[in-house]
Amino acid sequence: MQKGRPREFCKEQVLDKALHVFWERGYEGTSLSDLTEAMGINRPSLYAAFGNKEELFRQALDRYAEKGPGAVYREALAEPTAKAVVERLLKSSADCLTDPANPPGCLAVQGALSCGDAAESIKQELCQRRARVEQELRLRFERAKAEGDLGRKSEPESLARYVMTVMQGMSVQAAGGASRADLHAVADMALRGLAAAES
Amino acid sequence: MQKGRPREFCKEQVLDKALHVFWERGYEGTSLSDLTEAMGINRPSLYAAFGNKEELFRQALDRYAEKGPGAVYREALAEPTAKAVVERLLKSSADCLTDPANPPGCLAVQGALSCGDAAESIKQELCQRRARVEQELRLRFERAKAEGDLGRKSEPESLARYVMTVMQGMSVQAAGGASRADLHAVADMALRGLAAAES
DNA sequence: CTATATATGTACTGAACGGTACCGATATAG
DNA sequence: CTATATCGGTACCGTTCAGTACATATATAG
Repeated sequence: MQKGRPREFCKEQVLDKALHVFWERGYEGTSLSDLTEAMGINRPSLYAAFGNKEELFRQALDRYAEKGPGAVYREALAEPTAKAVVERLLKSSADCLTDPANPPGCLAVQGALSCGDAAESIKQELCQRRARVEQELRLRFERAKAEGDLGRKSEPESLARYVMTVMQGMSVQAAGGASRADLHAVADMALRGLAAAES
Repeated sequence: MQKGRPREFCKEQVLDKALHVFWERGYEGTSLSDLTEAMGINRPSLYAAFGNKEELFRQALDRYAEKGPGAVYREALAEPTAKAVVERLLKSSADCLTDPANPPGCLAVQGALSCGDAAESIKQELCQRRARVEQELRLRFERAKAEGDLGRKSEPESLARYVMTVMQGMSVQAAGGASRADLHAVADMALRGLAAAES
């Protein structure tokens, strides 16, 4: 057992609260007072448990990527065909981005799309995460091409970038108030276009 | 002639400087010190000429919409066919969003995608502007449908939302460092999909 | 000229920011 | 029990924020 006085809150639980605030207001738009209020702990406890605002954001982002929408995206990549991957990806995105339990949109997009100097490294981190997802998608399409699942003329890199672009656009739409049905219509249209272009 | 001491700077010129800063750092990420430094004027001059930070942003946004990328978008709407409109829109977006003379991305997207309470009304304003553009695009497609330029089964509303989604996604891509060629590839893929789905 | 009106520059305001020193409380280790 | 280590709460730190008071400078109106 650990020495000292035990912590009186559940770290994961308050981290989820912090995630929710960052998701809603972005990194710069979130103040420490917003965080402590939502998390139900006071400032020194936050610093003791999570380091500082930036480290807290990174931990919230990790949680977002592991337990949140990131998990859904990993499931999509496991679909057996490229077409199924894209369909699952776009459909799940439409659901995720408009899940009433969460703020609308995607943390990796709206967490710090543009910002002042203080948040620059957070912005970079989010860019890298988005780029990593795009690359994993590209690798998945390259595999599909090698397996004959995608045509010989297909371009995995462009395809991955295109799908990411649609998803990121959907995230902006969601942040702007688009409904779940709206986003599903967008996903359907993108899928129809891809299917038609492929044939 | 006007009484009093004349202003020593060109209002439009320093407004362009402010626009550039807001474009790069977003509304919340931009401080008054950033603004005065870039504009080359001091604080009271800024307040005398533009009101306050929020009004300055709105004036910069108006300028963005009139003289900047907004003008390009209006030209696109004037193309004779729906297909030409979309093509021009996506191609111009690819160019605009990566114009080396400007910060990458779109002010209406990254100006305040998510934010704290203080910037809430700015966020709303940007949402409305994006929605207005989408509606104008929808109206253009409805006209095209009425003219027989678009098929009877086409859905102007979904089409407009889809094109906006791709453009907004391209804006996120640009903010993340995508090159002009990258975005043109995205535009081409979207156009191919639309053409194929239409036929 | 004087009177008036507007612009500029310095230096400031109160509030909010992120972050911390410090002390009392509460656990384990021996 | 005492010693030690961590937690929680108050009250604070220096800095930066958006916004402004005020004195000075420079124009026009008469």
